[in-house]
Amino acid sequence: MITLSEVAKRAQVTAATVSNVLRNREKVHPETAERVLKAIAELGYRPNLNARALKKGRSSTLALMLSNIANPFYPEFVLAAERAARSAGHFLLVCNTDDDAKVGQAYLNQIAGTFADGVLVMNTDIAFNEFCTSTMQSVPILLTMWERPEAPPALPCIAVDFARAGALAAAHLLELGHRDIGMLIGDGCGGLQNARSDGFLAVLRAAGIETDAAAVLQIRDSIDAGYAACMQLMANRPQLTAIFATNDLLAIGAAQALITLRRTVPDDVSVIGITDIQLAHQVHPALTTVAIQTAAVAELSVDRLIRLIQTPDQQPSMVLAPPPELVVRASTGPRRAASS
Amino acid sequence: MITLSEVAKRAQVTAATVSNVLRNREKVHPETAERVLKAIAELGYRPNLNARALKKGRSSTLALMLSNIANPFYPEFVLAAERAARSAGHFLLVCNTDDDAKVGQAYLNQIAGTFADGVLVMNTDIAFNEFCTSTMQSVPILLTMWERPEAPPALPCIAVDFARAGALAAAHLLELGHRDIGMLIGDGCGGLQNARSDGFLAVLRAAGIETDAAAVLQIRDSIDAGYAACMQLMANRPQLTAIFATNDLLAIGAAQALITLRRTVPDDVSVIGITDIQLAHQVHPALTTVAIQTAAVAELSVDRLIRLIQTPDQQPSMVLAPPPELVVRASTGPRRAASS
DNA sequence: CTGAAAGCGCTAACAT
DNA sequence: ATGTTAGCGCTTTCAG
Repeated sequence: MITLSEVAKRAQVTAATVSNVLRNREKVHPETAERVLKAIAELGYRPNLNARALKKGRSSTLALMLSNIANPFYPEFVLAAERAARSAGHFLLVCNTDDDAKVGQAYLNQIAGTFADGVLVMNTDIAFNEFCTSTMQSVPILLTMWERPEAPPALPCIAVDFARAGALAAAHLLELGHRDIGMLIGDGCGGLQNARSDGFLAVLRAAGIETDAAAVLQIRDSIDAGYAACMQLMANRPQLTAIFATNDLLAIGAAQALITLRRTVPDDVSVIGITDIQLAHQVHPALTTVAIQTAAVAELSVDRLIRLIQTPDQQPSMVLAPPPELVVRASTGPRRAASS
Repeated sequence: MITLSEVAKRAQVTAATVSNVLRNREKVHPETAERVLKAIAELGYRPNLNARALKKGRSSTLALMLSNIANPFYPEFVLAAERAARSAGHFLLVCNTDDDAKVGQAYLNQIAGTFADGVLVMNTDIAFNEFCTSTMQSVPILLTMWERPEAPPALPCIAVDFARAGALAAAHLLELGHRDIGMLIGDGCGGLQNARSDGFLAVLRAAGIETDAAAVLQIRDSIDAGYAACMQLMANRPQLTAIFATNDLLAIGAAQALITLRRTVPDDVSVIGITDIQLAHQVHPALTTVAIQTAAVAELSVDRLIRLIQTPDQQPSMVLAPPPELVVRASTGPRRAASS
């Protein structure tokens, strides 16, 4: 490994001067700088980031903790977060907790304050949140994708108004004339996605529609689960003309179940989800959904975390992400007079 | 931040002893050790990994460079790689190059040898490979998912026999009686997926079947592109009874196009892909595909990279991953006598 | 404008 | 069994 002082020797200066050249051309004589640059190039020198991090007390690395990157939602977030981090001069360390709070704690213990200058935590359960709170003193932690803006956590966070997302979905279905609506509730990654379903149900109730328990299923977060649950729903309640799912994976599974059942989407049954993952528009029929603008949330989160690193220790404050927006595609349509 | 010497002071020993306690209980008196452990707990001490890395010259971090994590194939690889790395005591730094060799080079320049002890590189183009070769001297680099076992690169690599995967797909379709077969070739991430298509075509040719150019489309890697291309294919050649795609994303898009065209899969047209991404079995009809055993390849890659770090500088050697395997699901079936 | 020197927190000889 | 010492490669005053 080539070190600073080897470069210095070759350029006939000291390490300090080389270090200066590396990020402060002001104080160095152009001619000297050129000599140094030449030596750097010739030797193929690359700074040792560990030494730099040790000296400066900052590593220019952000950590992102998520439960399972195999869920298609996360890669989209990661992509955007990584771009944002990179363009701000930071690396992004992706930490999979495998849905295991123990793994999450171990990660946090190891990286917090040394490998990572700050940590972004998504979708955790409460036990883990408490743990975060205790380690927050040594390193900034930002919760992101917080689903309950009305109940801010004890940490800084970026909240998304998922209740509103549910409400938008409900309004859309109501407007299309649907009244018999089935509901699929996913299990997020630390509790059911109840903010979404509550928002949805509130609108229905305001319109005088009661949804009985038989039309509601709580399931794991996956296309498979959505498929199976939709099968069950349609068996229980063949008269349903629409299905609302708390996320797109479930909705996609539901749509496929309907196709298997020879029910046309959306002519026989409409389907709507939440999130707007990439798959949503790639599937046929393309999924109507409520977009929560993942990339924007990711960027906001990274920005805010970096700011937290620079000026830490304020009150735990919550920032609301841009509001969810309805994206109408091909999976929803008007209720037909006589269905199936 | 709590340091070793603060712990030492509280436990009335020196930093060296604390350091010993931290990973070598042999040499230290149990009573002392207990005192140290107590101090560590009370102070909430956590070792500074940068200091450790600087001292030891190793950071216990692996980097994984990939083109775009939004492609569903990558998260599955990442998940497995991260688990393997973690269980071997390493972190995994995921680096998105955004399909841009420049970004890849910048990453490599920064992290190689300091933040990462070794680098896993997937699916790169040749220009980047050359760059890797030059930086390989300072840090072990392992190419993974190499598609051409018959042409080993100048770096250590894990190769997957994709030609064989194509051949298996061809054999399967032939066995089902298909002769009019369309082909969708994706663009990997640095060149077309030709190993796959070559393996496929070789088997067809050996069976006396010529595939003419009109039945072959070269496209970008996505469900959308597969959908559009399949539409075009069926317009050109309505008599096709099967479609082979060089990856599952394309195949899934193709299947959806067929459904849109009111062609039943697999009764009218069979569809087969390569890879066996999670989506393949979640989609309906479930996709027949040739599994390349992503998780196994990821684990193998991590193992081999770690070994390379421990004993570097051998000849660039190639390791062949476990062979691809046909996974028959619902999207392929026998050719019907009279098709559409 | 450049050099000398100290030290970030940790580890690993080598002493005791 | 524990302490002493000397850096790892870099940044950063402070002198010159």
